[in-house]
Amino acid sequence: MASSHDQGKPPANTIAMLGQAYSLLGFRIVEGVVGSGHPIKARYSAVFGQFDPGSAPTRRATELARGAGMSPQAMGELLDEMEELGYLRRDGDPSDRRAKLISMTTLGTHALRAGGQAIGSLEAEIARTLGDDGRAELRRLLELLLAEG
Amino acid sequence: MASSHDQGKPPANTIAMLGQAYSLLGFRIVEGVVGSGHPIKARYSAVFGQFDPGSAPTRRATELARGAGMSPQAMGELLDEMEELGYLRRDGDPSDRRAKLISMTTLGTHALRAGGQAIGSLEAEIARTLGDDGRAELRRLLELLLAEG
DNA sequence: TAAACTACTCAAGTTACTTGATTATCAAGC
DNA sequence: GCTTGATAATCAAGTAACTTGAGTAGTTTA
Repeated sequence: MASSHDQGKPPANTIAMLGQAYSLLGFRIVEGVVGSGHPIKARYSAVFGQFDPGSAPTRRATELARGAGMSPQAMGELLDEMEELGYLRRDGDPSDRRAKLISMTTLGTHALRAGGQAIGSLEAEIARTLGDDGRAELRRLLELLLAEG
Repeated sequence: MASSHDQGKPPANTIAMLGQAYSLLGFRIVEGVVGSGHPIKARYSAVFGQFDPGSAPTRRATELARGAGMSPQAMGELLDEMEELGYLRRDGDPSDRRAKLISMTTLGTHALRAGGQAIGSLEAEIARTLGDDGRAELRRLLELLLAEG
């Protein structure tokens, strides 16, 4: 796997190109959210990414851990940190007293919205660079690749 | 940035799709090389990636560090590990006695070749999934994105 | 209602970095 | 020809983001 700084000169392999593009754009999402006043880290996306507008308002910690592909312990620590910063809240689950329900605070919702905007403007930039059909074609090809995996 | 296990259900954003595709395929390069008997780690690509067939036979450690976007100390440790495994050799640079010249051993060259084959068969698989022009189009779009960054 | 399983948390260990400091060597200026 | 400042590598200590192992509280099952 190529690092974020392999300055590819020769025709790099497709996988390295994917990595470079991801790294480039991924950092800019974080930058965008940080720029709007939220001291987030890249890894918070493991949580924020599971609270898209469409998703359930509360999730269990273990469910979040599974969804992010990490251990419950690692997720617990991540949730500690985000709770400390005021982005989310842990409440006991009345239906199962072992469990805690995680929900976004108002601040968390603001950060989530800032993330959505950062992504939105990067998507617009991609469309400016590739054209609308270029972007659509890119997404179509990536979907095909991901469906295979 | 999405983790390698965010199981995207809804139409994910393009950046997340790039990340998932990269993670999926990147792991398979490592798997391929490991499968041919080399106990490598993903991070070794920071070095191997700078010894493509076309590149100079020896490089300085600091040059490798810069090329990989990491500190000389981190590169030093990585080189220790790869030297220990027999993939590379450090010789004093006769033209500058502060410096050491890094070169691949025979074993290192074998691993490099195994990497090239793993990448080659993944490229072929991509072409099977997307068609030859799909793959070419993907690469063209990625090049455009990277030229912008 | 005991046995097995699950949710979370505490603790310790690992990996892959970082920054800071030290030594050896080189390159310039005077 | 020597000091002064940069550079190559390395030693050491610290940090971020995980991991596995162990323990407690609560739930489900036979």
